Amino acid sequence: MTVTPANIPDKPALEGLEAKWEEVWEDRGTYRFERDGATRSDVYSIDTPPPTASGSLHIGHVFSYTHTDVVARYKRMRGKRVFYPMGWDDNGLPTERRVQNFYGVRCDPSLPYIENFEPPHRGGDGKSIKAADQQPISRQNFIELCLELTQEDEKTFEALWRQLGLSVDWTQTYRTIDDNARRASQLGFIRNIERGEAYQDMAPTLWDVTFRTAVAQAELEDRDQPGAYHRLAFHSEDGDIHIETTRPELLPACVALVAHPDDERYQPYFGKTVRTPLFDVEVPVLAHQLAQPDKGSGIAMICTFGDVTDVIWWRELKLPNRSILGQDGRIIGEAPEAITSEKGKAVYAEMAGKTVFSAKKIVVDALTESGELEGEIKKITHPVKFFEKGDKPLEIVSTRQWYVKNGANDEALRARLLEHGKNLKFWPDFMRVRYENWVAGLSGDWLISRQRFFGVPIPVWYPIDPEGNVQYESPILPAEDQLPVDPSSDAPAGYQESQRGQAGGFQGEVDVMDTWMTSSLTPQLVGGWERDAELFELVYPFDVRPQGQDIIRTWLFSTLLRSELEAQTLPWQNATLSGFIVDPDRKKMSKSKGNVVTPAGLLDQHGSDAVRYWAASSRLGTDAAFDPQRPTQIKIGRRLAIKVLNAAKLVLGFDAEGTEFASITNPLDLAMLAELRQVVETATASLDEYNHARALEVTETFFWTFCDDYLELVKNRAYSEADADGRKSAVAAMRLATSVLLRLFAPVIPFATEEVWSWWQDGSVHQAAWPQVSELPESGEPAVLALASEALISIRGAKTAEKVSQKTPILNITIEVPEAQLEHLQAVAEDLKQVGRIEAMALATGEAFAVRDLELGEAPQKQK
RNA sequence: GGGCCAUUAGCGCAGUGGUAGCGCGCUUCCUUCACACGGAAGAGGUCACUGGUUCGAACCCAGUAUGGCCCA
Repeated sequence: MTVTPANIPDKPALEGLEAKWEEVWEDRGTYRFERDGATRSDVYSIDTPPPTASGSLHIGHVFSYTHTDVVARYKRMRGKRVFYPMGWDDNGLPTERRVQNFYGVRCDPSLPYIENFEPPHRGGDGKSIKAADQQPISRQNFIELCLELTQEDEKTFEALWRQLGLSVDWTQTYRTIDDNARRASQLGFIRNIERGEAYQDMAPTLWDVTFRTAVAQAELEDRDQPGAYHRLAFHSEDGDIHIETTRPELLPACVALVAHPDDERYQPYFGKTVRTPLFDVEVPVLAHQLAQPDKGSGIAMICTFGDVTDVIWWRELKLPNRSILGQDGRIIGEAPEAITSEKGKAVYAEMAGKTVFSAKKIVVDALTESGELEGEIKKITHPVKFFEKGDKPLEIVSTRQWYVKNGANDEALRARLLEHGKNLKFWPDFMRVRYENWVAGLSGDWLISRQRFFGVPIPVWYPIDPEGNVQYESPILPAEDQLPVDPSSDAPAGYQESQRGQAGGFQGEVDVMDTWMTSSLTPQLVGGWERDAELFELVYPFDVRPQGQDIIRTWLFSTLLRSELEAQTLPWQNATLSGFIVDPDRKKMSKSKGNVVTPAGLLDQHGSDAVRYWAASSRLGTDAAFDPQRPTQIKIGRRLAIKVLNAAKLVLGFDAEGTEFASITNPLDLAMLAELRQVVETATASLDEYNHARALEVTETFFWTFCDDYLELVKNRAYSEADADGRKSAVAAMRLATSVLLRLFAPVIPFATEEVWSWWQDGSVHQAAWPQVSELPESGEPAVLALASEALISIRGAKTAEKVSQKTPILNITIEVPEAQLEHLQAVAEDLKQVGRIEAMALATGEAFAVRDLELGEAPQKQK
């Protein structure tokens, strides 16, 4: 054992430890992934969730990332080479907005790429720049600006993670919009097409008829518009049903009537059919929760498509598509096949080619004439969806979209996905049900087209035939070595850019992919799939995927799907699900509720170890209540970290000269270490089951007894000059226990443990071996420590009951124990006498533990 | 409406068949040479409810209630 170290501070403190050790770890490469000479079994690989770059981190991130870091640190100490990268999700609308305002630009995918582009602003004043004043630029230029801007955010994030003490290998970072990510996403997608897993289909999309563009949900805004209810008569054998609609012109696109399932007025009609006025088409009467009994007559017509609710009904009730609106906002020439009556065809022929406004007038006139328009037309004002930059109401038209198969329409695939779900270890296990429910309930393939500008471009072009028709059914795919491409500014092989949009030329796909098409590839992305085969072999399938329980159906599922499609394997062996943070009213923390707590201040105020302790004391899958006004658990963590410093200072302050493992002979010392064996065993087993909270709890409980009872009991012996063997035994035992305890605590409070480790050991505690029971003597009898604690507590209690100082001497005392424990009591008698300042102590046997004949001496003089 | 989780001391939580536990807070006391960012002692609970299984239930089963999350 090493001798007494000289570099222990007089007053150990937590302040400054984060900055000090983060720098040392970085310099020494403590958490670097060493791949040279590694085999798969040496490696523990973590598929980290990439936080959104332009968002802000909140306390929930700290919570779940700490859980993962505890695992990483544990596995590292178990001798694994931990592959622990960090990514940034810089895809998405928040980034898009910030880039627009920061640089004064907007993305227009129809524009060509400009080399060395210089944006009109850089920095700006942070205020919104009007759309009209923004310079339109190509998507590739836009992406480059995004990469530039998000770099700053990512530095802030990284600094926070470093302060928190995440043992990430910072040489392994990735960004979901960089070349590598776009290449992997596009490559994966091309392989999906080639294997028939990705396909195109027509589907309803929100559409701005002025700009002739699909509009994403994020770009919508509601505006109050004048409208009018028209009361129309649908015909059935049992009489007419009246509906009220603001869109009578969509009557030829009507596919059903719908009412609320609880609405007694219409229950008799459910399952029956009625005939539409004017067009005489037979449509079913259906029930659905979204029908509003108090709106109009309580029953509505479903048209393809009048609004987003129509789309939901159409999809869920599996109705036919009878769209009549073209992308130019006019009624298409061909009537739906369902319209067969002469009169219906005639009315439709009149509407064909007209605008929505004109078509409405034609239908209303015809209905008035036929008597199927009842009563007065009631003028109303109602909210209508607009494109935020548009000036005409959005229509919903059927457009061509890309889909990826997900098992919804492929039972074999669904079965394989369910099988994977059984083989994946979920921690906690009950989370598996969420996955299974989701897969079992899939009703449609994955729509991956997004009519946004900023994202990974869908990497296809379409040939244009000599007549000028776009040949969507035979897309041109890029060669794999061309990737990443942007079809809106790159020409496909064999074509010139000048042929873009020309007959005999090509048209580039302008849509981008759903961000999950990139996020679902994080194992491939960080693992070096199709980029670094050696690395991929070492880390894939990953050991663990940590994530939130709320995104099992999105992130976990889509990642699992992509791995199944690409490699027919699970992407990881374990999925650890952290709970989320709830406020004191048990409401989930979220931006919209305004109850989000940001972590930077907490880390500064309480210290990273304290915050980590709070996180680590919650089990996986369990929500944690957090009250920023009363951060109780954080304060306890802080207390623990300080206690570790101070206890170690005491232990290391004793002269260890000449002590060794064999010096430990005292029964109390052996008992303490025997107890510690149990702790090591339980903590190790718990961490192997991803139960960091249990490991921490058992370690912490031991540690407090170690400090409050054991150290107090042996302190005097450790100072003793008379009892050399006893002194050596105590010092050696204390040091051994301290070494083990530091290592047990290291994953949770990495800063305080590293600080103490540095006082007397070489290297980093975080690269030290996880403690094993074989390090500790096995001959001890734990009951000795328990009995000593009980006696000590009684002695203290007696003094407290008399309201005197613990320094007060005891002149006489008799301690009674059952016969079997007498030997144990004799073994600790001298330590008890010392700590209790007992002058005369008698030991006796009795039925149970008892203290009697206690006689207190004179309390010492109070000092001023 | 469906699924899942939770309900144990004022608060936050542990405890998966054998005498109800921990921490905070609270009360009282102690400035002891590791620690006042400390220490000691103490009070405090029909384990949500109703049935059932069992020699025995906080724990297993059925149902109810309340809260939360996800999905519809």
